Amino acid sequence: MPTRGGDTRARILTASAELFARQGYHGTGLSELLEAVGLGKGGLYHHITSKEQLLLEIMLGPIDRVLASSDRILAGDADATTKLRALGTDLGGAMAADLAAWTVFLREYSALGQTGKTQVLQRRQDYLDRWRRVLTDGAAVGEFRELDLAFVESVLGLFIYTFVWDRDSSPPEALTDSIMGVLMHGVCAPTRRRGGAKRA
Amino acid sequence: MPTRGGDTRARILTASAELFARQGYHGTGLSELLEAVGLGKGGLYHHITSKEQLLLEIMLGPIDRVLASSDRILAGDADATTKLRALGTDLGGAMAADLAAWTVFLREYSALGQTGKTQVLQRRQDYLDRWRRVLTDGAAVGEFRELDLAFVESVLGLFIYTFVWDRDSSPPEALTDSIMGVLMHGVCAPTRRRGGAKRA
DNA sequence: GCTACCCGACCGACCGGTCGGTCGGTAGGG
DNA sequence: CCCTACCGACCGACCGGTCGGTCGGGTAGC
Repeated sequence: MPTRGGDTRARILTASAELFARQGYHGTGLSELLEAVGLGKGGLYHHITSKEQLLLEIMLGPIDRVLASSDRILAGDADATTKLRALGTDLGGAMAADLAAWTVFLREYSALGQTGKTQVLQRRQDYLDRWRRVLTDGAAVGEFRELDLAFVESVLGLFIYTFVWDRDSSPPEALTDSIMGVLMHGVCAPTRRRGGAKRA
Repeated sequence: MPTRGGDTRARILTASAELFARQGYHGTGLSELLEAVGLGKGGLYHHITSKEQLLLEIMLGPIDRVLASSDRILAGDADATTKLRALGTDLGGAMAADLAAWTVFLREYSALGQTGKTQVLQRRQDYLDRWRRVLTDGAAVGEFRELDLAFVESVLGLFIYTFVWDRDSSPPEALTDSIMGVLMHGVCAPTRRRGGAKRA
């Protein structure tokens, strides 16, 4: 069965994402890629232009998807709390659905060339700006505390590390809930002003 | 000035940590290492046994340090809130002091051989167990909420990603405060039961 | 004080192997 | 007859690692 349509390319993308996630970009040789995809060198290079271009494609996929859905979320007229929860649910779902590519996205930034870095960095900033916007909007109307938003830099890391290291023991929804629970309310017991002193 | 004592080895450690952090382990060749350290191949291999062993050493350094200080923190008789804050401050300080090695620790797990993986994994679990213990102890006495602790898997990622991506714009103490603020209290405005409904 | 020797630090040519990538070719459906 | 999909021999560069050797300070013998 020759000519199976354009799905050879998709097979290349998913197989290489998995390999890159497991062994790293530089740690994965063409030969392993070839075996996983079931092609010879010539066949592979018929579909891709270079290994690095392949990496870039793997990394842009997931971020572009959440970027698109975050726009949809921000466009709605829900309150900030609801939007924040939606961002989290969406991000958790996206990671669960495409864990390998996300792992690559988070680990292999430094393996990109200069133009690739610029593109990924731009997407990253755009996406985190969505989170920042919801957070500052929510703070403006009193839904959220006034926050130093430095921690937003790690939202992606926060999610992906939980997913990567805990993947087998909990369903993705539980992981997302765990993360969002802390993000929304922290670990401290609510209200109950303990002692009051303690300062600092 | 020949024979400068054992500091050549230290120079190798810090230089390679920086290189591995910037370009990845597999992305860094011996030749770059050589140039950074200012040695020839023979000289380098006089001090190390293999590149992979060097990687392992870089990765065990930081985790062993916070592991040791976390023991000191847990041994005290402060309340859970204070201990948690101490863990965060200690971790943030350790990362700020040794950012390169921490970056390697978080990114290059997959470049390790089997025995290296086992050692690092063990340390990682030990350390996160300290956090879990403080969290569950605090929950038992009512200082903290009852929590699904899945998110603890990402405490290391949470910190390091903030530090790596935000390193130049804020001092380390501010980053730690930002992270610990969210970790302790979340983003939601305190007390004030807004609407009450909203369920979810 | 001088010589003889030793040893640790370091050098760089060299090893086999693997890297990412190219290219001339071909099978087969339109 | 051409075009898409694919093959695998082959390329030079570079990989991590080894090895025979150099060099200079420390020290023991006299």
